Amino acid sequence: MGRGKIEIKRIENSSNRQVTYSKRRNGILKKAKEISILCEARVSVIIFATSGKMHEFSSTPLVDILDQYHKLTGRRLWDAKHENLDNEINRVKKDNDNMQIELRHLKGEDISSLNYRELMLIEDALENGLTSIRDKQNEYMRMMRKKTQIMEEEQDQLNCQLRQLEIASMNRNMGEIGEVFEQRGENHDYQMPFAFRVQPMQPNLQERF
Amino acid sequence: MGRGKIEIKRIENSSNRQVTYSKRRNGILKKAKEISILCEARVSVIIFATSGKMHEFSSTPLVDILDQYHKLTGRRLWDAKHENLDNEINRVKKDNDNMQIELRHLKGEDISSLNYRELMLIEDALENGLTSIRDKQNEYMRMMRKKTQIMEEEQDQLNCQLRQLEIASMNRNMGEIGEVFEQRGENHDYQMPFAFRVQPMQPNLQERF
DNA sequence: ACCTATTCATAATC
DNA sequence: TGATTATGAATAGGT
Repeated sequence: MGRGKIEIKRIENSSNRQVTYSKRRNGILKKAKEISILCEARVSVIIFATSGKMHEFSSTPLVDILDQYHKLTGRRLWDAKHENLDNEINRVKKDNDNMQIELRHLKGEDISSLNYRELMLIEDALENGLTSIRDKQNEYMRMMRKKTQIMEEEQDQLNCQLRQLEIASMNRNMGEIGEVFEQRGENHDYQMPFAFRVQPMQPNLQERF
Repeated sequence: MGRGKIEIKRIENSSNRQVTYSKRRNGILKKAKEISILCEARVSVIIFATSGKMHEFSSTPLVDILDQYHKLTGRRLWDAKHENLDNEINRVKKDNDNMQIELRHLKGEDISSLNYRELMLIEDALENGLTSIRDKQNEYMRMMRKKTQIMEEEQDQLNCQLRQLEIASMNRNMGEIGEVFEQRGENHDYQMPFAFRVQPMQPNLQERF
């Protein structure tokens, strides 16, 4: 039905295929709806395009239809699925057990039954692990030290700037007040009695690791 | 399509309804098959007549289509058992992942993202493990030493017995042959030229560990 | 998305 | 049921 007859085989032209799909899909869904109304049939249609997009029509909830399907066919739709899942669970659980054992061994638990050779393998693994971990820790420490060093330098600089500001401000105040206070020559290192000093909060931070 | 247009509503005449049902049902199944071939769609059609008789078409096994349906919609069509299995598998897989991560960490892998505190915890675990393992190894060594010691003592004893047997046998032979060989007093430590001596196969076994 | 020539599905009838 | 056929529906190809 159309401008020409077509053979029922995969439509090679992708865009034609797409158009035909959408038209025929609507046709089927419409007819499914119609038969369910005209004849009081329970119908379920599920269509997936190759793209993965889905369209469906269900005259009654799909679950009910599948229920009826079960009762009628006796075919256990899920049995195969269940078996697969069971197998997977067993496989994963086995993995789990093995890993658990390995973990316990690495933690020094349940090792009574091990022979000497096995103990040595575990010892090697632990030593390797320790080496890696300590390498990483050392790396951290180096980073920390560098960081604190930079911070200290920055603080020193800030201290220095602050002191200069204090002095400048003091000079200005003295100028305003006149000669109440005697200006002490060119000594800019003069310490204000109430000056705030920026100090590292944790001067020995790098020592704490 | 037909000798006259019909309204889409329940067909009251039961036999008409039955006929229409059968015709349209075939039509739908045919079209479902066609679209699945023409457009590579995955289609499932399930139809129940009011009588309870079922007809279906599935381009691929129904279970697969329902599986896809489940994945896409998240709506559950599964029975309780299936859901339990799904849950269990997820749970077990999660366990698996966690253990895998822990194992990797203990082996010093994938530790770049860890902070210092986490590294320390792992280090502690490794050290504890090593302690346990080495305790066990020491225990083994003690056992080994004790064992070899006992074996040595037994071998000494055997050696001693064997030697006595040799001498006894020699005395007997001499007795038979007459006085060909002069008996050397009471010297039981006399060494037979061809006497077999039992010796530990690995005299220094305890040193090899 | 719309149009239309053509094929197809099917309602009515036997 | 099954076959026939007039008719409406669906749709292939084109725009």
